[in-house]
This record gives sequence, C-alpha cells and structure tokens, in this order.
Amino acid sequence: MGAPLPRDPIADAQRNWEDRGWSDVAAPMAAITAIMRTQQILLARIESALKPFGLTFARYELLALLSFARSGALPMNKASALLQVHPTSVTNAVDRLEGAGLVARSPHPTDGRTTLIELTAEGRTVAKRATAVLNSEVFGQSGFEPADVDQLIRILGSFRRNAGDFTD
Amino acid sequence: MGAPLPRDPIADAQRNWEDRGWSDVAAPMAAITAIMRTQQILLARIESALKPFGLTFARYELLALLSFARSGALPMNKASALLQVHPTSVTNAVDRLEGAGLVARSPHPTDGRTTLIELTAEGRTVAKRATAVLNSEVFGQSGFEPADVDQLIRILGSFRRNAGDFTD
DNA sequence: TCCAAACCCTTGGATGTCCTAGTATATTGC
DNA sequence: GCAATATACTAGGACATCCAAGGGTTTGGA
Repeated sequence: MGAPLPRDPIADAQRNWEDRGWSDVAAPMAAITAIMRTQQILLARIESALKPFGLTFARYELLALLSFARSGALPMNKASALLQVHPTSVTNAVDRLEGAGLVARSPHPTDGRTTLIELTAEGRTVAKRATAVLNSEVFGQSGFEPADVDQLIRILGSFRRNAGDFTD
Repeated sequence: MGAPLPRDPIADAQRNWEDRGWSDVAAPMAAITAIMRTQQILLARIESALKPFGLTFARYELLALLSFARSGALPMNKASALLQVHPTSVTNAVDRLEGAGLVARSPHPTDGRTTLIELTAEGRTVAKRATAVLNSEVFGQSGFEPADVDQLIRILGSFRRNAGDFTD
C-alpha cells in the first residue's frame, strides 16, 4: 500500500522475461500477474464495503447465494459447488454466519448426511443491505469501461469454461 | 472441486441481478466475480507447479524479484512495494525462504532500520528451475488467446493505474 | 543539541483457503 | 440382505493476507 510506484512493476516483469529470452510466454505471464493483482485490489474494496456489516466476501457470497435460492435454503454441498470453493470453506463461513444469527443449519428431510443452510430474517435483511452497498460502492464504480466489462466477461468466461468450471 | 456445472454460475448471478432491477451494475458484478474465480483457478495451477520446489506463489514471487535485481539484494520495504503486498507478508515469506536456505538476511550498510534480503546460490538455482516450470506448465498453457492476452494486459493495466498502483 | 515524528521490521491475532483424515449416512453390487 | 464403495460434513494443520501494536533507528525542527 503506499504511494503509487513510478513504473508499472508488471510491465517491468514482462520486459525482464523478454530480455531473458522467454518472449513466447512474457505476455501471458504479465496478463496472469495482472489478474492476481487486480483480484487483490478488488477484494480489498469489497471487504472494505462489507466491513460495516460484519461480513467478509466469502460470507457475503454465501448470503447472496441463499437469497437467490427459491426455497431460501441450500444443502452445503450445493453451496460449495455453486460458489466453487472447498467444502471446508463453506463449513467455516456457515459457522460464522450462524454465530452471527444470519443463517441457520437444519437437517435434510430425507438425506441424513446432508445439512441445509437457510437465511434467517435478519440474514435476509443484511444480505439486501450489503448488496445495495456493494452495488453502489464497488460494482457501480469498478473503473472498467463498459466495453471492457464485456471483453472481460467474454475472455474470462471462455477461460473458466476451458478450465472445467462449467459446460454451457 | 468436482465435475463441471451444467451452467455458468456467474452468468446466472448476472441474470439474477438484472431480474432484481440492478441491470446497471450486473455486468461489472459479473466481470469482477469472474476475475475472482479466474484468479483462484490460476493460483491453483501455479501452486501445483511450484509444489515440487517447496515454493508457494508468494515465495516464488520474492525469489523471482530478487533474481532480477542487479545487485541480487533488496531491502524488505522495497520488495514489499514492488510486490505490492503488506510488509508482514514479506517478513513471513523471507522467514520461510531463509529457513529453506534460499535467501539470507543482512543488515543494511548505512541504514540501521533496513534489512536486505539476498539470494543464496541455491536460491538462484531454484528460482531458475521454478521459472522454467512455470513458463512451460502455466504461462505457456494459459488457455488465453494471444489477442485476449493483449486485451487483458491493456484493460487490467488501465485498471491498476486508476487504482493507484503506479503512474506511468 | 535534543526530542518528536517518521520509518522499518517483527510479533500476535483474525480470516480465508486448501488438504488430509475421520465419522456418519446412502447407495450399489454380489 | 449385507458388505464395499461413495457421499456429506467437520476437525485439525499448513499458508497467506491484512491490521494493530511494539521496539529500534533516522530525520528534522525547535
């Protein structure tokens, strides 16, 4: 954190790669490194916007997912698959959200292995308010040009499909 | 994580946003969420490629940075600024790299507050080998079209500049 | 000259992610 | 029907990141 650098460190890295004879992979290296850094910046903005609600991004994502579920409840494994995170991460998030009274665990009616997670009334309220803040403070001020947003959705969508995230 | 989903969960989220009347921020939301997920996929690939070297991405980045420093040594605060991570993260990475014998700490010759980190001979060798593996297994098979790589570098470069990463 | 402010690094605490392993419940196959 | 396999969730451990706070060093103004 700190003041802006006088030069783009990723562009410098790309030049270093080229100078060492790795020109064939210098550009993908720079693009991938830029994705890592961009994610870091965006995550910091998101966490900052969610802090007043006592939420982290991981917990917010779970709340948001539940708020869109028709029944208002989802099995943990379903949430894990849809959020594309490890099951233990969902357990962790649910533990904390449950402690904050925003979600509740309940046994699955027919499958004894499965645990359902459900929004509480307060959870639904918090999800709504947090989404409003994220929309206005982060998504609404992303700093991406509209045309670039479309490019990102296209490029990263293709990447995620090729990586095996989904078949569509 | 499991088998591919039948549908793109991010595209679904974008539709949900639009259905709730947040059309103005639905696309940026989708783009940002896609960046988060793409980072996760790429990080997993990188960590997997580095595992045989006993390196994580954070430690590799530090090794690579040092390998490009003319003198082969850098102050910790310099590394923190160039890698754009918190100073404590550098302390953590140096602790582990030092324990593995890949870098060494030394006092700054004139400024008693500053600690220099320097590659050991083994550290230089490991950095070289790890870079070769990353180049061939990750950067060389990113799955991005060359034209899209250029788009990413342009779009994310502009974003990072606007976010205050650098002035160029 | 001397003390306050700025700077550098480290420690300790909170979170999140993943992996491995373990327990409990379902499903499948013989 | 029963044993073997598969699935669901949780516990414990390793890492990384950030923040807050503390101790040592420099710098700069009174």
